[in-house]
Amino acid sequence: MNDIKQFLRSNSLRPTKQRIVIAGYLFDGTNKHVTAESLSTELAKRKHIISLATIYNTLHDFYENGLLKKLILSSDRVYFDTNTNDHHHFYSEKDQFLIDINKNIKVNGLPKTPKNKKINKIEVIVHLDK
Amino acid sequence: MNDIKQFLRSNSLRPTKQRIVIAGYLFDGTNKHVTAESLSTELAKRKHIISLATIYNTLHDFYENGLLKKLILSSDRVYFDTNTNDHHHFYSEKDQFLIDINKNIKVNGLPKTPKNKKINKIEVIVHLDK
DNA sequence: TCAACACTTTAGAATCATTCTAAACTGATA
DNA sequence: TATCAGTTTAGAATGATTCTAAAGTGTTGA
Ligand SMILES: [Mn+2]
Ligand SMILES: [Mn+2]
Ligand SMILES: [Zn+2]
Ligand SMILES: [Zn+2]
Repeated sequence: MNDIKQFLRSNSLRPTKQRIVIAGYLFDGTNKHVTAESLSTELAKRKHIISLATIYNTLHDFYENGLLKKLILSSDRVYFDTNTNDHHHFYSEKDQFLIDINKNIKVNGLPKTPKNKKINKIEVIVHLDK
Repeated sequence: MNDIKQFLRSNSLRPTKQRIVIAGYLFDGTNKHVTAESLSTELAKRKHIISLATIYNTLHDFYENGLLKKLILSSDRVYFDTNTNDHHHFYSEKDQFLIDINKNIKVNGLPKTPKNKKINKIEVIVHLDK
C-alpha cells in the first residue's frame, strides 16, 4: 500500500484512493489483459466502485506513463496489458481468448522499411480457432 | 461491367447498381485498404453517391464472401483489404500509413499452440514511426 | 412479358465504447 | 490549515457502426 503510493509517485501520478485501488489490482505481480469494462467489473467484485470515467482516465494515465501497453485486437474494445515487456499474443476473438507469448520470436524476411520511416515495434498476433 | 456482374453473381451476390459501382472501384486490379468512410468519399469524388448504410452492408457482404479481408489496426475504424492473399502490413497510426508486405515472412520460435486450439492465421504488423 | 417475391437500399434512429464538460472533491505544500 | 493544482464524477456528447422498417429492384417461372 505504501509501496503502491511510492510506485505511483515515482511515476508522477498522485496516489489517489482510486489509483491505489486500480494499481493494486493491476500490478499485483500477475500479468493481466483488461478492458475498461472488465476492470470495472473486477473491481466491483472487490467492492471497489470507481466511476467508468475514472477507470478510463486511469488506464490512460498509466498507459501514458508506460505502465501499460495498449492492444488493438477487436474493433469494439481496447485491451490494456500489464506486461510491458516486448511480447506477442495468441488471440481468439470468438473465444475471448488472449494470452501472452513471452518466448523470443524471430520475424524473418521483412522487406526494407519504407523510406523516411523507422520500425517502432513488430507485433505478432497468432489468431486461434477452436 | 458485365465482368463485374458475373463476378458478383459467381459470388452469390445480386449485381445491384450499388454493388457494381463498389466492386468496380475496389476490384480494379490495384490493391486497396479502405474504410467505410474513405470508400464513401472516394465514390463521391466519382459522383457515385451511395448511402453509408449500403457501403457498410456491401463491405460486409464482400467480406462474408471472402472478397475482402478485415484489418483491425486502430480502435476507431475498420479497414477492409482487397488483397486477400496471406500477407502482412507496415502501419503507422499517426501517419495513417498502411501498406502491404507481400514478401514471404517467416515467424520462428512460436511456442506450442494452446490446448484445444488451432492456428487460424499469423498476423505481423510492423508499426512505423517517422 | 411480367407478376410476384425475395433481396437490397436507404433515411433516420439506436447502440455503445469512449471522450468530454464542468462542478465538487482531495492530495500536496507551505 | 488555507490554498490550489490535480482528480473524480455524473451526465452529456461523440462518432463509428448497426438496426429498423419502408420503398425500390433484380430474378424468375408461367
Ligand atoms: Mn466503438
Ligand atoms: Mn468506434
Ligand atoms: Zn500481453
Ligand atoms: Zn493488405
